[in-house]
Amino acid sequence: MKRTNFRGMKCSIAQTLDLIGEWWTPLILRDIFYGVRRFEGLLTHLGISRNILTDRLQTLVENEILERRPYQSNPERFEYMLTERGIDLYPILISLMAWGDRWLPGEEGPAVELIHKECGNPATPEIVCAHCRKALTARGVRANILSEELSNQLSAVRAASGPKKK
Amino acid sequence: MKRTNFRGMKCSIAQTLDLIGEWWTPLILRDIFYGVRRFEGLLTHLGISRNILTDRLQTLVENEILERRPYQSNPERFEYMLTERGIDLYPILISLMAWGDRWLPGEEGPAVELIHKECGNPATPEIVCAHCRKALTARGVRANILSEELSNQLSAVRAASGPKKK
DNA sequence: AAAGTCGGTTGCATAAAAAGACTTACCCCT
DNA sequence: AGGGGTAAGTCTTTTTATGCAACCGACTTT
Repeated sequence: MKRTNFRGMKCSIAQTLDLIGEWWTPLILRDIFYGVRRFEGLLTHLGISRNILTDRLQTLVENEILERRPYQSNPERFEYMLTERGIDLYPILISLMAWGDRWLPGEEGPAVELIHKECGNPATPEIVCAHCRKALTARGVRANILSEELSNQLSAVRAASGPKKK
Repeated sequence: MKRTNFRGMKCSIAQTLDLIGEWWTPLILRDIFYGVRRFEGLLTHLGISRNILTDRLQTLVENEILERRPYQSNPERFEYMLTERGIDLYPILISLMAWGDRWLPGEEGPAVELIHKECGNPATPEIVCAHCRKALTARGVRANILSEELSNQLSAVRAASGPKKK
């Protein structure tokens, strides 16, 4: 059947994934961050098939993550640029990269190194609390469930052990 | 045909996505972070179908992101716990959430608020350079391509405008 | 005039997702 | 002893999604 979409879910993670969680999409974005902006460029560098690339670019444009703009006429040719929303996806890609660099080290080490322009050093990304600027880890955070609905669902499902009580 | 896998790509983003980039997988992880650890719990909370859940949990266990461990015998029942590698995926989920909170605000606002235990404040996640602890943005970073192969590919494909030169 | 480039569209074969029925193995209640 | 429930899956069928390759149109280059 049709793949379930996550649009209706009241969860920012789900809704974000609905826009950029399809197969290939994050890699397309990665390449655009690298400066590959044209159809043929993405095609050859990614090794994706043409119809899928067409489809993914279209959804990204529809969702205003990319902007499709002509760079010449006669014949008309287009390139895909990141919008402000798109540029703001960078932390997601960086986090994916950081995890891979840490937990999936190949023989040759990482293929890409990020240099932080401001300080000149190789940048190891770290997530911090914007307020106190200290590390933000799974263990150091308490999730405060604001939606009553979600809260009820979770407590029902978290406690699900043993027979149902009356 | 079979979906292309990203395992062979020399890119940490691609390899990480190969493990956790399938449809549903990040949401499964989200729920496990919320404390939903059992098959039936995930099933009812996510609304995923049983066969897909089985498949995804298996790949996550194979890749040592989750650990499947019995919590009772007679009959044997299992729960899925995050390993150290799994817990370290948290920044990825947080970045997804932060983007959604920022760019896809629903009528009711975010459903979940993160409280940073250390400082007691609602935690807005921010990515910083571990070295100088200042913000790490797409524009503030220079990607240093270490792999010669990748570097050649990119320059070929980035410059792809106009006719090929001899 | 022939060949190449770019940005697609179309058609076909196969793999993956969804829904739901079924299975195994136990527990509780009467 | 029989009926109902729980938990964690497996199996089958139907519908999509993905991949591959061929094709197209409007140009440019050789």
